[in-house]
Amino acid sequence: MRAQKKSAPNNERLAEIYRTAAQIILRKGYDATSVNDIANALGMTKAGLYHYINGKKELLFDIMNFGLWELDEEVAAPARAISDPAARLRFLVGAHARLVTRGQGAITILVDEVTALTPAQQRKITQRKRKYFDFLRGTLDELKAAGKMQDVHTTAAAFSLLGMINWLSRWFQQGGALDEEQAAEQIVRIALHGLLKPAKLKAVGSRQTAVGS
Amino acid sequence: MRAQKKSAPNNERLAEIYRTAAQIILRKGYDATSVNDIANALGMTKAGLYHYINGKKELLFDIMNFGLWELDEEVAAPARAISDPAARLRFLVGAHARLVTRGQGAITILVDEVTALTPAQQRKITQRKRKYFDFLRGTLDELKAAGKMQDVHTTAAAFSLLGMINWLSRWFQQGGALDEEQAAEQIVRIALHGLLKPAKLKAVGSRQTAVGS
DNA sequence: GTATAACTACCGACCGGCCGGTCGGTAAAA
DNA sequence: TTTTACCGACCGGCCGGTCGGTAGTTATAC
Repeated sequence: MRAQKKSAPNNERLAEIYRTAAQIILRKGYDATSVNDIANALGMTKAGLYHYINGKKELLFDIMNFGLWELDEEVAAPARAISDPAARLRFLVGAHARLVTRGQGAITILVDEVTALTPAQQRKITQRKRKYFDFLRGTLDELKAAGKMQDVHTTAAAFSLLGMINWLSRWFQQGGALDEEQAAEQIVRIALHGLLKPAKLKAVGSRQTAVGS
Repeated sequence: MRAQKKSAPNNERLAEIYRTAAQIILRKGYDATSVNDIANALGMTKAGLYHYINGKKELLFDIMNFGLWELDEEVAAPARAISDPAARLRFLVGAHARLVTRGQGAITILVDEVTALTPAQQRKITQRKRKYFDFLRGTLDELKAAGKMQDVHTTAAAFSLLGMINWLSRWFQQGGALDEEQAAEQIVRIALHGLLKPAKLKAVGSRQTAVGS
């Protein structure tokens, strides 16, 4: 049997289809996006597009898996190699945020549309998301065990992290006051140190450089 | 003999329609929700529902305005009465988060679906959202001017706050490990103090002043 | 006190249109 | 000759929305 689904030779065009579809769906939402919309954006007809895909749901499913694969490749996998939990957390947040601001990887956000999938597809996606979430929370647990964390619930903290990061896709825009790197750095700072200066303490040694405002 | 039910004038029923519709739309998304879905959930037919509403879009618009009104009543208005910016920020975050966890107010999240509206409606909603956002960021600006804030961009910070709070609706569930109040308190802590303990210094006495309400 | 007009709260049946999806091609490349 | 990459035409179904009712509840008129 030949690999029919995994990695086909017509990879190039298929990847372009995923990327284009992801952008449109990200902007308009899955249900509001018709297969025609996607086909037109690619300069083809709906029937032509169906040469590549097996259905609207399956397209969404594939895109989500692609997004999660990207997340694993660029964020989770490198993070696993970092043994210090504080450094790992910093990397996780920064790299994930960068993946979102860099736009292309905004695909990850599509994970929101999980309800549009069949139950079986939903289960698979949820499982993969869960694995990433557990990794993130595990890092927080390590930090807590080492006495390096504030007194907060690690599950709530992990979700809050994801909330901040995922929300980036709604407000970040190319050419705005912050570039991709700066925006990601802001998220890291807010997540790790919060908004307020620690109680009565002043300057802990080195002043950080401002980004703006 | 079962006139137990109060005669519901127009407003009562309309409010019920808004509440029911909001819950369904929140769960399934605007486009995936048909007018029939909403009507059935209310125990009527689509034609019957159209006796109360002028169209699907207008229903969404009304619900959004209701959500924003709630946000203003329960969060922004009381916050305006707090002069100390740190106390005000703490209240804003906590009250807004509580509005989300208490579920009913989750309506606010519908603001996401803004793209489904007509341009004119969109403008109005965006304007109201903008007003709230400016108030939030303004509080951060005050804090910064007073030297009480970490070195972060206030716009990015305000959006991150909203991200954390709005994300609550996706993971918080009644009967989970955290109750409504606890979840909101976690958000406040993470937002204000971050995840990591401040650098190398510890214990500055036990100043855990609980400002605000 | 009753006739009746006016109004409220719905419903069944229906409409045009777009949706996801199919099918039988075709034209060029391999 | 087969395969690849597409297209035009078409389909059943559900969508938002309309319309002409109707049963029940007041409001008014005598």
